[in-house]
Amino acid sequence: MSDINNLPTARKRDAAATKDAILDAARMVFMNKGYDSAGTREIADRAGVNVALISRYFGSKEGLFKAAIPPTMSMEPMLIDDMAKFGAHIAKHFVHKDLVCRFDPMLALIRAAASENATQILCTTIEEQFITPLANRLKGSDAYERATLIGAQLTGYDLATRVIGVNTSPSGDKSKVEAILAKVIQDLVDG
Amino acid sequence: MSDINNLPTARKRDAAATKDAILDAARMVFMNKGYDSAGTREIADRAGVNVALISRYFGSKEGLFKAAIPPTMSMEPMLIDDMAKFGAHIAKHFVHKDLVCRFDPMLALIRAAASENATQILCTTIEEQFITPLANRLKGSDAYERATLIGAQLTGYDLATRVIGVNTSPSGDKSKVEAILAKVIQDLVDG
DNA sequence: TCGACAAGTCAACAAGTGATTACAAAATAA
DNA sequence: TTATTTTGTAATCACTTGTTGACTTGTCGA
Repeated sequence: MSDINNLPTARKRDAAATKDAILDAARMVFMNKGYDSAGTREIADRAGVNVALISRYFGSKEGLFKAAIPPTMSMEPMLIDDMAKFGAHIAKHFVHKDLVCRFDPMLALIRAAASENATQILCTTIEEQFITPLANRLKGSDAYERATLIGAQLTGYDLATRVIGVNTSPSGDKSKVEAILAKVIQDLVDG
Repeated sequence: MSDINNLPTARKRDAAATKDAILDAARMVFMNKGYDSAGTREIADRAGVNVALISRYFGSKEGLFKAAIPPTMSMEPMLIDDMAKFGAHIAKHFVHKDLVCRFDPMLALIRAAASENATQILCTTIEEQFITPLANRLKGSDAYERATLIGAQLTGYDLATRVIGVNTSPSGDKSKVEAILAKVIQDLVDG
């Protein structure tokens, strides 16, 4: 239960709510630490719950990962109607990302990349939810290849800026990177 | 010592050679598993050497990582004289990468992304060895930003193809991706 | 009110981690 | 030969890991 301290507010004895709390905590910890480095005890603590409940409700750490990550990997929200503005839209989205607290599938993916366990689980998901839907929106030839490279550009950007900690714009003006990124992506969209 | 089995051939009693063998093994294991998931015992086995020697020669796992990875992170070999052909050059390099055995700094970087320990060590290195030298070669404005995005594109490509296992060219024809990637990179080079 | 059952906690497990040690064996150099 | 360096063995340390079985506690219907 929540002590003197922070996040998890007191819950009634509600198995469904507890499961959700565990899933939320799992998403955050998996995103920030990757699969291997994420500890069940940390997840449980964050959810304000005892470790044993993870085993009870999800069978294992792997079961928890399967339950927590894949459904949230969708890229659909990023797809807009007017693909002529896709580059600008997506660049803005990525460059001005809110770094705190919100679960980010991209980051989760990158952080999970060290674990064979996790990548196998993510492999099909990323293709189904990420690349294919985007490729279906692209006109012209080699749509699949272009969609892959768009994903690669965005993932790489996240990896550089949010994981490695590279400062993309030493001048402090993010609009430059945003503009360049927008153009690169849009060029890939237009083919 | 090497048994009936594989890789490490018998070595004379040469401390320097043994250190190198450990370093080589470390590079491979760190690249394939990431920092956290790499075990010292596995590294020692792969080097055909006892675990205790890692402590003796490098002090700790972290010491071993520092000794093994950063000096190999250089991007210099990828930089060519004629930057007008940089896109084509780099695309070919990445698309037709030899997947087996050779140590790949990019892959090591991606795999290390899950570990805070490793990323801190890599953070400065990646900027000094990877982005800055490339930016210095770029003419025009926003060179640094463009260099970062080039790195991001390439890293993302590796992440997608070699870690996640996305098939970039279902048709089997790699030349398409290569061409698109070349164009994207070259556009970033030209500004 | 009271029991039954679900929800949640607790303590301990077995296995594995990285680091370090003392000691023996082997190879090399003097 | 002897002396020295290099390596292997094996054990220990203090920890962390995921998981489990037995326990307690809350909640709700009869």
